[in-house]
Amino acid sequence: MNAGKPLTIVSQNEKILSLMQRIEKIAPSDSSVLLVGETGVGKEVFADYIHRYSQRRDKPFVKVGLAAMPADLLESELFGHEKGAFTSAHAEKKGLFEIADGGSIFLDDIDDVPMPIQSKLLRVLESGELMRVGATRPIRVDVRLITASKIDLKLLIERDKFRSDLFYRLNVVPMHIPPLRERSDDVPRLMNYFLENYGNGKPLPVTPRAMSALQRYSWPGNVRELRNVAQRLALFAEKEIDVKDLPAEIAHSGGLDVLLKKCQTCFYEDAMSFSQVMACLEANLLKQALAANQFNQSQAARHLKMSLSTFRDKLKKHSILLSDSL
Amino acid sequence: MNAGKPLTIVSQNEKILSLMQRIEKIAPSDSSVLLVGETGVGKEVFADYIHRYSQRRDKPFVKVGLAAMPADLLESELFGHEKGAFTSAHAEKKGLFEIADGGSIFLDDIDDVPMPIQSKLLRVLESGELMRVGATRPIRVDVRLITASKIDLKLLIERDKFRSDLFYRLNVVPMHIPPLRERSDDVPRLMNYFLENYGNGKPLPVTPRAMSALQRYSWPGNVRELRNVAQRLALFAEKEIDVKDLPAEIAHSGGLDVLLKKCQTCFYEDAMSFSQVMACLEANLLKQALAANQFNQSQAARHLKMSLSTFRDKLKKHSILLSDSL
DNA sequence: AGTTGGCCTGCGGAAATCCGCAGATTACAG
DNA sequence: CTGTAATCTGCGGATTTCCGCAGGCCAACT
Repeated sequence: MNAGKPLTIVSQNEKILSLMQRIEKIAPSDSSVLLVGETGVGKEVFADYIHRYSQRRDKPFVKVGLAAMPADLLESELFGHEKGAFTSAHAEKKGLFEIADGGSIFLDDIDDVPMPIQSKLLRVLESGELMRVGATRPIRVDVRLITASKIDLKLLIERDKFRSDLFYRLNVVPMHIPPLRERSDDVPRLMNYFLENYGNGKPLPVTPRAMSALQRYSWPGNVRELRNVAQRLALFAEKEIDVKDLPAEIAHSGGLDVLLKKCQTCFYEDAMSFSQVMACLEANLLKQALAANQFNQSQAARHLKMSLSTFRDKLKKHSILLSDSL
Repeated sequence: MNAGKPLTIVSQNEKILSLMQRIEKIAPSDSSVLLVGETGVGKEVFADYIHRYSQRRDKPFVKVGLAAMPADLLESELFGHEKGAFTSAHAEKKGLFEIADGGSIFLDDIDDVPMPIQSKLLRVLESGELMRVGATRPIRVDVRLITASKIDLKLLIERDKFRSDLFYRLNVVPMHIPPLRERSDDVPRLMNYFLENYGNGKPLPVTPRAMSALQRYSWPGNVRELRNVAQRLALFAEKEIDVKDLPAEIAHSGGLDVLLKKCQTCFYEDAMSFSQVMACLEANLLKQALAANQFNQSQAARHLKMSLSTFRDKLKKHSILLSDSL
């Protein structure tokens, strides 16, 4: 974290650091940027970062989520309309492109844009001008375009759902933001950062066991989910955060959840029998107990509340070798 | 769905229909609205709906996500700044409140707003004017405020993290948007709607089994997650959508996942032994097999690939009664 | 060097599990 | 109503599972 620079991207992951260096290099250039990454990875945060480092930092930065909007509403929203252009157009309206004139515009979920809107976006990019709905004269706009997609747009192009010519103009600078599970090394520092943030500057310590569970979790909701968890922890946790304070799906991320996912293949995909599934579950439970107890069979058996003899009989039954190179 | 009205809220759930009726009633009133609901329920879509039904529909509707922004950046973003107000303020800048003048502004994640920003927001609401950073004269603004929170702000007030006076001004019209899992009856129509949307108007049929799995799933990411799933299905599915086309966590939502969740309580929270956990898993598997086979023991045993005798022995072992009123 | 505690190993007996079988019952088609 | 097929039921034998026990090994302590 650089002193004096307002920075919301907390990371020491080399993929992210490399992204940030690239951003600092291209931000002043005014090139269109396409950010690709899963929901919750922080595409908007990266867009902010780009805008901050651009020459347009003192101009408007308008953000639009494109999903869930019908084409006609979206058109009006982005490009504005003239009075009387349609029944409910009681007055002329500036679109967000006009509002952003001189600055930047961030279009989230570009993969969700209907074809007619794609055409108009292309025109803006090619000619630097737009037509309001119902207008006869174009309006010039000077806007830097930053877009975001949660999937690879090439998939849509292949299926004729996205214009390749528009794609090439958007994709001048492509940037892939990795999901949080691919940079779990950042989980501890992100969690500590948000906890301090929500704790009014007072850091709230996390036990090593809790931090391990947080790091093991797959974070399907990415950084947004982590931030939400941090917010709740900062509200409800007392002196420090232990495993018992974590949401169930995270606290158990090292437990039967993992176990079950291992056995789903058994039961559904491989159409195994009841006894095979139970055997699979059992074998995995035994292995986990061993690993968790440094391969001390006596401790592992006590952990599972069974006798050492039973434990050993089961290891033999499942041909489980005594090694930490399983 | 009303013909002729642009409507993005697809639902026949009575909670949602009642919300929509309430919105249509209060939208013209210019009152501040506070939307509360989990991430992904579509708070922004409801905000759009409110703006559409207001007298300000032809004025700007600016949306801001407040999370993940440091206070000083956010302040500048919302309220603008004067040239020289700070080192990197090379020119004067209009804030988003000014840009939205005459229209509406939507502030998402209001629960994430730092105290200093809360103070300035309160002033805007109380006096109808704001001070740019570094300014000596206030600027009048006429903006309708719609805010969104993913948690109950009263929790923050209790912990002195949110100003109660600001809350009362924001919460003029409170609206709770239920999570998708509380209106699973909408899942089929939402899925069909999005599939048609992404399928260029061509509806893609979903088998009853697949639709059951979709309806059983808990949708932690709410409508956003459902839409993302629909988008992928529309891209990759062939003639119709069956269970095998669904993501693993949805396809299996009726299987071992549920089973495991039942047993998590056993192993972790109740500190049960290995044999107790296995017994718990076993009992639940047997019950599920019975229920899935209309309480026909022979079929259930074949389903589990075990002999009828074994099956019956196990039912006895676990004291499982033969009834569909379990 | 001797003692103590914990772990590992193999073994045997009691209990539990698995499943085939025969007869009774039920549901369905003609 | 009859015949057939499927299901249900109780039982007993073979197999598997559970676990206590005794002896050996190892590390730590006195």
